[in-house]
Formats: sequence, C-alpha cells, structure tokens
Amino acid sequence: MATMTLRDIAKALDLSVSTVSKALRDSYEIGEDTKKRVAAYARANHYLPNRMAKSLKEGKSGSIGVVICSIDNSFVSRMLDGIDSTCTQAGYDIIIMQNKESLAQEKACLNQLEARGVEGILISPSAETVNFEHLAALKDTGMPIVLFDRISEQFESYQVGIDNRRGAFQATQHLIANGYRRIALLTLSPDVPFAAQRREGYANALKQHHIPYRPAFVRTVQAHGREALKDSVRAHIRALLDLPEPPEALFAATDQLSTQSLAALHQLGCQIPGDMALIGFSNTELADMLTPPLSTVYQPAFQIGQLAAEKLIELITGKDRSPDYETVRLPIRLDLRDSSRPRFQATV
Amino acid sequence: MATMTLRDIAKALDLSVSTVSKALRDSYEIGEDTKKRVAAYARANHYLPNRMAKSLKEGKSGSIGVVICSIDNSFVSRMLDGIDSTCTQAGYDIIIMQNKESLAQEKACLNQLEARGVEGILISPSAETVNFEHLAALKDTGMPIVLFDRISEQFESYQVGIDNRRGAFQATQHLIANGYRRIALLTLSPDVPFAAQRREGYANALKQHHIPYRPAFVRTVQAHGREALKDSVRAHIRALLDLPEPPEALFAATDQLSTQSLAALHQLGCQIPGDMALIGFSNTELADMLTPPLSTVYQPAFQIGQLAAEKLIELITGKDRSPDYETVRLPIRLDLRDSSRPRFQATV
DNA sequence: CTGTTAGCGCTTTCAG
DNA sequence: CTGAAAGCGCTAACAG
Repeated sequence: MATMTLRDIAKALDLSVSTVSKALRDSYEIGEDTKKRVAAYARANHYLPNRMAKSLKEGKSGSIGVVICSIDNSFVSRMLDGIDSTCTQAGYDIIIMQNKESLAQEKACLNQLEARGVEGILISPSAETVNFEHLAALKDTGMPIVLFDRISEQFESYQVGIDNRRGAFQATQHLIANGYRRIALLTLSPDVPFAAQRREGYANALKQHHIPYRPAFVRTVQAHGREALKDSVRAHIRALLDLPEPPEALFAATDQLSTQSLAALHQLGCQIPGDMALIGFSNTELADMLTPPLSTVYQPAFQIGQLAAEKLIELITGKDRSPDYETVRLPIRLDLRDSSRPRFQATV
Repeated sequence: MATMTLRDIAKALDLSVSTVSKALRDSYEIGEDTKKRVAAYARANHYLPNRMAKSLKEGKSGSIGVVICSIDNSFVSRMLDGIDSTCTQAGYDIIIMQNKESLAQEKACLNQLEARGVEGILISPSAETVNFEHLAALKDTGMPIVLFDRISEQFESYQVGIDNRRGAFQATQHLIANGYRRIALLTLSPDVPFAAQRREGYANALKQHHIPYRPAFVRTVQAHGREALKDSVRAHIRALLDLPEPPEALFAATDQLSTQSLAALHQLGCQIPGDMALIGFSNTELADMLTPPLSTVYQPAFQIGQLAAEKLIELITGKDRSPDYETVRLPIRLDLRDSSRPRFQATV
C-alpha cells in the first residue's frame, strides 16, 4: 500500500502499463470506458504519479530554483510570495536556497539546483557577488536565468528590480527639499551593484542641488550576519554623530540598514528627526507605527517577484522570442512620514 | 555540452558506466589510478550527477517538504530559516509550499510533496485544519511527519511548538498583575487547536484571579487574507471600544493580530496603554521601536524550526527508535514594554 | 483502441 | 579490479 505505480493499477485492471498511462493523461487513443475504469481505480486507491520518474523521462523537473540572500527577511519573503504565486499557478514548484550573502554558498546553491534539474533559476545575488562569471557560465549552458531585486548592469540577462539610482535620488532630494543639507548615507560596498547605483543616486541629488559630497558622510557597512550588522550600524552612526560637524539627516540604503539605524539612533539617545532625520529603504508594514513613523522608499516586492517569475516562465516555455535582454525597473514609492519631516518645523 | 552523464564520461575514458559510477563514489573495488582519471575528467568537465535519476533509482529524493500558511510572515520565515539551516547541514533540501490558510490547498500541497517523493514532511497546519485525517492517512502510508508551531492534541505525532496555554496564561496574568481587570482577547476560532489552547490559557488566568469571563470581551477573527484580516481586526476593536463598559486591556493571540491591533488602535485614536493596554504574540524585532514599544510573547521561532527538522531527520534516518510520540513545548519569553505598563502609573 | 518496446541516468547485483 | 545487465516509474514511438 506504500506507493502505487502504474504497473499496480495495470495489473489490477488487466491492462498494459502504457494503456493506463495514456488513459490517465486522457489520450485520444483510449476508449471512454477504459478511461473511466482507470480513473476510478486510480482515485479509489489514491494513485499519485511519481514525479521523479516523469521528470527523469521527460528531462523536465517542473521546478524552478530560487536563490536569495536569506529567507528571514520581510522584503525577501514578500518577493518569494510573489514568485510562488505565479509559479504555483503555472504548475511549477520552487526550490528556495539561501546564499547567506556568501559567493561560495551561492555557487553551491546553483550547483544543487542544476543537479536537481530545475528548469530555470531566479536569483538575487549575494552581496559578495561582484562578478557574474558563474552565472554567465550557467546561462551559457542553456539554463534560463532571471535576476531579480539585485540587478546588475555588468551581466547580460533578463532582470527585474527597481530603478535604484532614481529611488536613491528621490529619497535624497526629499531630504534636501525638507531643508537638510548635511546628509549622510549608510550603505553597502560599492562593489555590490545595486548599492553602487543607490550611491550614485545619492551623489547625483547632492550635486544637482550644489551640495558638496563629503566622503566622511558616506558610511559603508561590510558586515552581513544579523548581529555583526547591528554592531556595525551602531558603530557607523556613532562615528557620524562624533564628527565635528555631524550630519543632520541620514539616508539608509537598505531594508536592514534602515531598521537597524532607527534602533541605533534610539539607543544613542538621538532625537529623530530633531537631531537626525531619517529615511530608509524599507518595506515593513510597521513603518507607520514606529517611533517616529519612518519615511521609506517602498519597493513593490510582491510584484518584483511576480514579474521575475513570469519572465522566467516565458523563457522556459519558449514564449519569449525577443533577441535582446530586458531590464524591467519598477517604480518605487516614497512613503513620507515623520522621521524626515521638514527641518525647523514645529513638532506636532 | 548541455548536461554530461555518466555515459559521456565512460565513453571519453573508454570505461564502462558502472566503473565510472563506482569510481565517483569511491568504491573499494576500483583501482586508484582509475578513480583519479575519472575524478579529474569529471571535475574538468563540470560533471553533476543527475539527482532525479539517483532519486528514482534509490527511491529517495533527498528532499523534505515544508507546508506553512504563508511565507510572507516574519515569524514563519524565521522558522523556515531554522528548518533550512538544519536540513541543509544534513544534506536535504526543502520544498516549501503555502496553504494560505486553506485546507483544500493544504491537501494539494501534501499531494504535490508526496508525488515529488519527499522523504518527510514538516507541517504547520492551516487555520482551517480542524481535523487531521488527511495527515493521519499520509502518516499511515509511512511518511514521516512532524507538526511544528501549530501543534494539536488531536493528532498523534511528533510535534514541536510552544506551550500555548502557558504562554497565554502568562500574558494575561501579566496584565492582571499590572492592574488591569477588564481584559479582552482577540484570537482565532477555537476550532484552530493552538487558538483554543491560548484561549484556555487566557480563561485560566482570569479564573485563577477571580475575574469574570465575559464573552463580549472575547473576539474571534475569522478572516485570513491580508486586507480582510486588517478590516476584521479594526471592526472587532471598534466593537470593543463601543461596549458600554469597554475593556482596559487587550491580549492579541497571534503575530498578525498583534500588529494589526496596534495599527487599528492608532487609527481609532486610542491611547496605549492609557485607553487600552496591549500585549501580543509577536516576533517582530521592531517591537522596541513601535509606538508605544509593544509588549510581546516571544516565541523561539528559529529554534522551533531547527528542532522540528532535527526530529524529522531522525525519523527519516531511523535514528528514532522510541515507540511513543513526543511533543516538545519550548518556553516562550515575555518581553514586557510600555504597551502594557501598569495601570495608573504616571507616563514617563 | 490497446500492447510491446525502448530508454531517461543512475545504482547495483552478478559475472568475468 | 572492471564490465554487462537489470530495473527504479514513467512516456513515447511503433506495432498490432
């Protein structure tokens, strides 16, 4: 009773295996009555086709690999939800692997997925991934790949994310519009493509408003682990506050960085936005309820996941006939709240 | 160059397929030099064993199925991280499926996973899952199953979660200790096992302190979708506030319910804890930074995931020889903050 | 309309 | 020490 196979049901019904197979797949070359008998027996005995066998035979696994930095991240899990929703609908299931911001791990994930026979890969590269040779090699193998979230201009492929330059530009410009001129940036290494793009957006906004770019105001967080990152953020913020002329506002260029900045500022007894205004990339639904309500650059996470998955499925099923690669940049939304309220405005 | 098989390498090295297979698995019956040649060629040509074939042959897939309500939930994703960490270490990979709180979906997930040949299943049942026949049937098939998070006393199996009764008891008792007597409960239907347990804990605490149980104070949220849930929470809270004698404190018995309650109370212009104290089940790292800082019943999510996965792997590998089922109930931690600060105490 | 056959890539007896 | 052969469960020609 363990697992029922086509042969079992063929034997029971005194048919051949292939007849049963075809009957189950509703082939035109099988008689109605036979189909019914087979279907009835299968249902009654809870027959489940063995997908490993089917996959092996057909050379298709019906699954899609997804590589992300960490599943324990609200922004990421929102994207995963989007990915899952379109994949499930299309009949694919997904195998999720975490690179934990390590290039070595990322390669291991990719190998696993390839060995598993996934039909395509959705990947948001690790923070250590500064070149894309391993992905290029995989792509040359014929594996459909779509980059999402952490997109890169160095790598030719389909990509879905946001316009990082523009998002960072808008956030910085918003601070400027609200009267801040000494604006710090907390971000990741410029080796990380999306971080470099956000850095540019920040710099461009300053430039456009004739505000000098001060290297001391641009802080690069290298740490990745949960605790290490927390400590690093705190150290950077303390360093900013200790500057002879400290900044009046901070733009945190990452989801994690934003919430950790808020925490660190609290811990250091810093008034927001009185002592330091704050805006960050963040998708937390709790932004409204934070102290103070946190201004955020909101990314359409679910939609990014959906679109990336749709694109990948087009590639897999060969619906995509276009010769060129395409990068979809979804618009961000600026959710302005108290943490970046205009300078010198009376507190409500 | 697409995918290299054992046959390809056998042909290239003028060996037989079985020799190559054995060489790669370092069999004692293969000569050292042959092994080296094979290994070298395999590495040089980026040979990856086809896991579908291996799985089919061995009847083992090397994968574990995980069913959760929704991946887009910080508590869940934390547990998933725990699961993934132990599974990856043990060489299993995981296939995650969402039931979206629907029993029908849950069954579909289970079928999928079974067909995929997973070697065991970790499941946190949907809110609609009030009986466990489908799980029992699957278990009788020989499929190792471990319930996590949403554990049930109706279903005999290995389970890992928290002591819901005790957690709810402690939370309620804390409110009582802080001077609140009119305490409302916002929870899910008692048909949901863990919700029933929390309800009991709440009731027991009241009873032990000779506080009457008022049905009007116990609100059951039926909705599940993101928006529907939000609306439902708001409606319930409004109803509570509109009572002739409204409650002074609220205990929200779920992660989602807690944050939505906070949001709703804000929206309705209610002071916390002045007009209504609040404590909730929640794992958000942002609790400290909410307005006001939110008192929470903190569950060791990562550890729940880890333990459940460890147990499952023991079952799969047959290390578990104990005849009886076991339910591990991890202790919760009460993180007390301002939202449930003592009644009549001066605001800081 | 139904059955026979071959084979997906791999592991595993069983012979050489 | 190496190879030939069978078979995991399924599908897809190709025959009947």
